[in-house]
Amino acid sequence: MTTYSIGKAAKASGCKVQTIRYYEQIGLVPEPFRTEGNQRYYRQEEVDRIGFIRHARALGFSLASIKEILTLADMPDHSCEEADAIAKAQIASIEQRMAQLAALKMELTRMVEHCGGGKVANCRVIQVLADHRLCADQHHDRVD
Amino acid sequence: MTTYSIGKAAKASGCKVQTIRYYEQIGLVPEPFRTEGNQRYYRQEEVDRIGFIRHARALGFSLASIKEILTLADMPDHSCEEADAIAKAQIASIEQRMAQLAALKMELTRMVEHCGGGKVANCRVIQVLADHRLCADQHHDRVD
DNA sequence: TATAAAAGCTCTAGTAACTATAGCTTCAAG
DNA sequence: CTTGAAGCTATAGTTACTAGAGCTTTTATA
Repeated sequence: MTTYSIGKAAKASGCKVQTIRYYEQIGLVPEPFRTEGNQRYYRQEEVDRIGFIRHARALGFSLASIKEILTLADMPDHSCEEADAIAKAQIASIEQRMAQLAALKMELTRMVEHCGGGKVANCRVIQVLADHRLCADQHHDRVD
Repeated sequence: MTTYSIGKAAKASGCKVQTIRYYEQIGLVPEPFRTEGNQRYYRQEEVDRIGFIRHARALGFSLASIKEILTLADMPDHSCEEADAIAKAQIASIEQRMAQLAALKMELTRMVEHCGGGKVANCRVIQVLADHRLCADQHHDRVD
């Protein structure tokens, strides 16, 4: 049976060493076994769990959602509706972000296209940023 | 000449009161005048500056970029190349984020479409998240 | 087997960009 | 003149890590 030092586990899962320790700290991965010298070692199962987290993060899930899904995953007889709902919510928020980004890109592009490369006093980029009314789409809400 | 209390300035600019105070704290807006009772008051000029920041944030600029642009904007004879470059970099990063989101959405959609609504043990959502190899696109890099 | 480098350990603080709270003071309306 | 809204400061919390200091353990090589 293979075991992994934290460094090996990091390489195998794609997470950084500190990130794994952080996940342990916040209770997302259980405390692993330790060697006599107090160093962590992981079994395949745990490395997989870390990889799961890594993958879900790459898909844009929050650690809170991941925690929910992991809790569900520990109950194999449970209906998977909730996991499905979490994933669907994720899709919806991605769609929203995409639409916002598309609008922002349009405004920025218009802004840059009109910059003649002159002096700051006449700079279109700065003018547009200074006057919200010059922009076509209203974006009153936050974007991150 | 109109002046604004911080609350009025917040309403006029679209920023929250605490956010304005925060911007002052980090040196993005200058310390305003105070009334005898030690309350901040702003002139139109300052409210405009806050509005500029708000608008640029809504367009996805970081506070660091905004600081650069504001510094530039204070030098009207300066060439506007740098402002242009900052805006172009912003467009490039938006394009990148959009491409990533599109890929993520595809994977999530595939994941959800195959969820038959059964038990967690067979849940496609969880399976896909658990096994990175099941996904079509390799996303080894971070997305936020 | 000795030693040195690499990897690991804990604890703390820093990052971005706010947001929220507590406990107080000032202002504006009736 | 009183009361309630708005303002003040200072501090801590948020998310998801990342980086550093100052140690100890492991591993590889001579």
